[in-house]
Formats: sequence, C-alpha cells, structure tokens
Amino acid sequence: MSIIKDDPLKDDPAKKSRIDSILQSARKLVEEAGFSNLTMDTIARNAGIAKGTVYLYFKDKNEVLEKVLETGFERMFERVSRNVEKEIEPEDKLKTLIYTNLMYIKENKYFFRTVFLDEVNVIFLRKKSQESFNRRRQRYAEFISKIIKQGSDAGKFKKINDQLKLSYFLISLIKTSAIYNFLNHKGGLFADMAAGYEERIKEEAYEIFDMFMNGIT
Amino acid sequence: MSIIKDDPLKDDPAKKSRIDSILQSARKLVEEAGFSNLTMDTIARNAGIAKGTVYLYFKDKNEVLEKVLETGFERMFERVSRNVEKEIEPEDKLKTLIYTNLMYIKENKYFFRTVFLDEVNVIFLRKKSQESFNRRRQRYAEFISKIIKQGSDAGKFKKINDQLKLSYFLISLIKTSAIYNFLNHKGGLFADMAAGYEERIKEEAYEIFDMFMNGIT
DNA sequence: TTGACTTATGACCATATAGTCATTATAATA
DNA sequence: TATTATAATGACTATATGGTCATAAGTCAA
Repeated sequence: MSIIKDDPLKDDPAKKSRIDSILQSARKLVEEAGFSNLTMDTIARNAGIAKGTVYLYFKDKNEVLEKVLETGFERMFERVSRNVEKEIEPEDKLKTLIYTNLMYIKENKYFFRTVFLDEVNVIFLRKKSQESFNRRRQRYAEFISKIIKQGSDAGKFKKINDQLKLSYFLISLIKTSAIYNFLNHKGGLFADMAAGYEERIKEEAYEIFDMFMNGIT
Repeated sequence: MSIIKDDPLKDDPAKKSRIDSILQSARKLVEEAGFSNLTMDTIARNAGIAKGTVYLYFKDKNEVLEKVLETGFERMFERVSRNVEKEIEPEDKLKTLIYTNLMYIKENKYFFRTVFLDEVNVIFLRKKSQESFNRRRQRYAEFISKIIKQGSDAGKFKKINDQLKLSYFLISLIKTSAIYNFLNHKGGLFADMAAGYEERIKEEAYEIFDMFMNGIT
C-alpha cells in the first residue's frame, strides 16, 4: 500500500511536492529514454534526492511507473471529455475527440511514447497494474462507445452490433496516425509547435474522422 | 556476425537442425510466457542442450529473438501474398489479405502475441534490430499500398494522397480486431479451432473490410 | 540546549541473467 | 586404435539494478 493512497498526511504540501518532484523526474526520464532505461537510482538523482528516499513515498518501482501513466492518462481523458461534452451532435463529438486527443499526444511526447507508441510499458508493470492499465483503456473505449450509440440511435451511423469494438478501432486509428506522422516527419510535428501547427492537426484529425465515417470508397 | 548468415557450412543438416531446435524452443517459450521472461538458459534447457551451445549458433540473445521474429513474419507474409496474388480485383485482394492475416494470427499465438499484441518485443531488440523490424513492417505496408493504388487508379476507391498511411490504418485495424477478440473471448478463439471456426474468422474479416471500405455510416 | 522524533542517505545485499572459457565428450581421420 | 579436430558443457564471471537498513541530518517542542 502506498503512502500516496493511504497516508492521511497526503495533503501535507511538503510530502506532496516530494511526490510530484519524483513523478516529474520519472516522467522526464521516460520521455527522454523510454521506460526500459528507467532505474530507481536515476529517478532519484534526477530529482536531486537519494534512492532510499523514493521508497519513503512509493512502495516500489512499479508504483512509480503506474502513477506516471495514471496522471498522464487522467489529464488526457479529462481534457478530451471536457471538450467533447461541449458538443451536441455525435459527429461533432467524434471530431472533437480525435482533434483533442491528437493535440494532447503532440503536446506530451512522454505520454505519446509510453502509452501510444510503445505499448511497451505494459510489460514492465506487474499483473495488477496491467489490469488497471487495461481498465483505463476500457474506460476510454466505453466513453467513445456511448457517442457511437448516440449516432446509431439517431440513425446517423449504421446499426452496429459491437460498438465497443468500433471504439477500439477509432483509438487505434488515432494512435496509428500519430505514430505514422511521428515516424515520417522525423519529429517535425513536435519541432514546430508554431505556424500552421493547429491547422495541420485539424487536417490530420479530419482524415481520421473521414476514414472512420466513410472508409476509403 | 552470425554463423547462420556467414558460415559456408550453413547447409550442414546437423547444424541446421540445431539452429531450428533452438529457434523452436525460443518460439515455444515466447508463446508460453512472452518475451520478457525469455532467458538463454531456459531456451537451451528447453531445447535439451547447454547454454554455451546456443552461443555456438547465435551471436547473442538478440540474434535469437530477431530470428524468431523474422521467421514468423516471413511465413505470414509469404502466405498472405501467395493468397492475395491469386485474386484480381483490389477489393478481393483486400478481403483475402485480411482473412489470411487473421487466420495466421489465430494459428500462431506466439507470433500474434509478440508481433501484434505486445509490440513489446521491439524494445528488447537493439537499435539495429529495431530497424529491421520496422523495415519488415514497412514492407508489408507497401505491399498493401500497391493494392490500394490499384483500386484508386481503377476509380474504385477514392483518390488518396497518402496510400501508405492508409495501409498502416488497415494493419492496425486487423491487429486491433485480433486483440479485441482475443481479450473478449478469453482465448476462446484459440481454444476452438474446430466447428464454425473458419466461418467466424470470415465474418471478422468482413467486418474489418467493411469498416475499411465504408466506415461507420 | 537537549532529547525525541522525523526524514534522508547511500553503502550494501540479493538476485537475475548475459556471455565466457577451461574442460570434457564426441566424431573424423589416419 | 591413436590422434587430432570439432562440438558441447556448465561452472563461473561480470554487470545491472531493485530494494533494505543502520546511520546521519534535520526539525521542533519543552
């Protein structure tokens, strides 16, 4: 059991800032070198503390990794759902979802690399954490699933048996598009967050939307 | 440099059978426990030889992993392309491609888990092998790309700028579908290779084809 | 200032495992 | 059969790293 979850002092600001600085350190290292090269010693040093100290705030390495993933996912999901819920029509919801998701990926290399590019991280987690990882994923898919149902009920999308599966399809299209552009523009997507940036992401989002709605014919 | 590639004696049947038995052992272990739990000692023991012996036939662990992946991919690619080339119309080619690919995944848990479910393996490979992994992937995407071009030129598919990207989309749909069914039928897809088996895969293939061609509207 | 309590430290331990190599077994050849 | 060449062995080394814990530093109330 982690201090984070169970310690009644979790609101102690000193404690919280230690935890944050550890997580921030881990996040930065993951961003730079990926999950596979993450060691407790490096995390500690990069946070300016000793290894033993990390264990005062986290049960084990796994808990650090999990928290890194969790916070990244939570942020994305909150942003996406906040934006999506402003829309009324299911088509607009999907468009907004795709766009916001892509934006988030572009702005958060580390999350992109860990959760999307590498699915990799999963195997570094213990069984229990794998489950929580899948649960998060599932939650996102279910969120999308409701939108599809709405469109389906309104007669805008065709009748679909397995809406959940389609949701996973959409997630994988978003992910694939991000990976593809990442690999084929040599990080350019990250390099130029400036001119025409949002415009290009809008185009990319539309491509995905069009693919998902109409296919290739 | 590996003995496999450079030794003029590579056609020595005794040598070849040793190599095969090592690869087969590794393949089986990957299938059972995944890449992350693969050790050289286990591979050797499972093949009924000593660890040192493995190093007489493979430069290092990485080379073993790479060969396992390579042979798996080659087999799939050959089977898919052989079947696809029997077809004439691009739609039929795509249908056949999806179906054959799914069949292969279903029949080869180990390959499915390593190359599709876990993309995981990639990080266990050294830089050089990552490249060869991506090259193989790219080769498959290019193969699909040609089919799409054919359909596009014939006016059957809409005009598409980036056919290669669409090919990656299709690959990810196939993969996602396989993962989804795997996770949601608790291995059932593997368990019952018997009655109605091919029929269900045909349905699954058609779903993907339909999604790719027509989207959800 | 003192002593009790909290927090931090990093040397150390335990473990896992890739890869080596002196030794031994087997096969080939004379 | 004796000699040489080749193949196989597995104990051993080297290294990496997660996690521990005795010790030290810091904090604070009395």
